[in-house]
Amino acid sequence: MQVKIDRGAGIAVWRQIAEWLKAEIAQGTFVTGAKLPTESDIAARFQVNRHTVRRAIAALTGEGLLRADQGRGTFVASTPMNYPIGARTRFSEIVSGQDKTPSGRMIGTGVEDADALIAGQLQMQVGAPLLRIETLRVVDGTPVLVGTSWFEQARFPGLVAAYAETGSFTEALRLCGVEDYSRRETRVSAELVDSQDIALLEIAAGQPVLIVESVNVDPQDRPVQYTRTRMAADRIQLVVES
Amino acid sequence: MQVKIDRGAGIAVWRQIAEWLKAEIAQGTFVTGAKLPTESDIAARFQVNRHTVRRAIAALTGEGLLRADQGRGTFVASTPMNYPIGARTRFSEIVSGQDKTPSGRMIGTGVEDADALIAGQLQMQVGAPLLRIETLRVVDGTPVLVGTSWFEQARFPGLVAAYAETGSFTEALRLCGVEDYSRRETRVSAELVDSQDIALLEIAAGQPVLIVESVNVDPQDRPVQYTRTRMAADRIQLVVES
DNA sequence: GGTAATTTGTTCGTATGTATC
DNA sequence: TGATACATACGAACAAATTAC
Repeated sequence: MQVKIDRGAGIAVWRQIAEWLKAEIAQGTFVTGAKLPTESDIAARFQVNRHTVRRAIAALTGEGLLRADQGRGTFVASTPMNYPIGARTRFSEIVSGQDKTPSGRMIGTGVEDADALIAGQLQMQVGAPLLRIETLRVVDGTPVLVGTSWFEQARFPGLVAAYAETGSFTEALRLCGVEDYSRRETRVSAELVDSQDIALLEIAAGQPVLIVESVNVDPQDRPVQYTRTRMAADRIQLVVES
Repeated sequence: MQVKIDRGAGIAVWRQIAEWLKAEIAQGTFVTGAKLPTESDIAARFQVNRHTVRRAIAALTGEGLLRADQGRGTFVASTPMNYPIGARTRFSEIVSGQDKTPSGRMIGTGVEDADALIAGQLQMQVGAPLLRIETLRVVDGTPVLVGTSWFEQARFPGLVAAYAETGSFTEALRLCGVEDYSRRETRVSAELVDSQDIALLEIAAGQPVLIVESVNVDPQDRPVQYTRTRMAADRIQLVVES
């Protein structure tokens, strides 16, 4: 691709090279795991010093896009996974559809009283008992999201056991009499990762996470599940089709 | 609302109070600008020491949700604004629909050559000239998002002038012959705010921003506009209906 | 298995452009 | 205008890790 470096144009040379690299990766020239040209080759290609290339690579390493191994080379660390959001958002289907291997495990359950926020979302009484299930979702061995889901306990007494057995909310809810469900509303925000999720998601303190809150409803449009998901922002990209 | 404090349950009391406050604000009990009960009243309500309440308020102040003024009281600083995402996403319509006052200003324009990423999104040749327009959008006096939009220059030579005059992409594109447009795809991720946007969005370094990338298409489904928006994560919440 | 070649990492120094007071 | 600080860019040499032969 023909890209020239604009000197004295108000944009630092190292930044222009970083942008070029980013565009090449986004365009698919370098896929996840691919080895980049050596620093010297890139420097020769743009007729700049190797330090300048190193600065560009350092910037993208900081973003988690590249990984440089001494003696081996520089590699594309992670093209963020696309995560479409729609009425039929199902983690395992999304991941399998992108030639990746999904897995997950339940990391905790509990019973608690509904606060105003969750009671409103699930259309139940404040203070009524709730089931809480926390799950960690992993793609190709890398943790990508942690989800906390709440259900009305009175309606799904056997849900925790069913989920523990099947490992799938879709299956567990079917065993509890919910034939199908769909996503009604999704709210997206961003926060800094908290200390618990640092360990679970294996990301550094001070990095951002996407917060996705959603409500699933049964075919009668009755709320079934309220979920708050924290996603490693450097490993996932939400896609909203419209 | 009946909420009890669970002592010795692994969750610090101050955190439980902070969560309660957050839920009340999210639920709408306290709207933006509302004065909270005094620290003493909250302390009495939960039968905890005032220091415990202060710790909860300090945590939410750090998140930018509350603002405590000595001698006056504690106030809700910012209920995050809802920002629906769909085919007809228009900033001013969204803001006006929530009883808030939108404004904005153009903070820069330029001409640059299309890199691989943007050329692909706009279906044009790499290296062809692009118009770039940067805008700052403000709600009730508070900056909420910065957007950078790119257009094919050959197709819309008079766009910058039209936008400067009308202050609206919808109007400016109409003057350039695009009767209507709709949003085709929206990609959402999160990053840490960069040094430029710190000043524009008036947020602290190290805070997260939502990155929203979108493509607008004309009625013939031809790409017209590619936009990359950075939103202050503590002031906005994306809502995806499905 | 040993050695040379390759590639990234580190540390000097020098020069220039830019922003601020 | 000058002084100062800081970021940017280049150059040379060497260290450390990995790979290839």
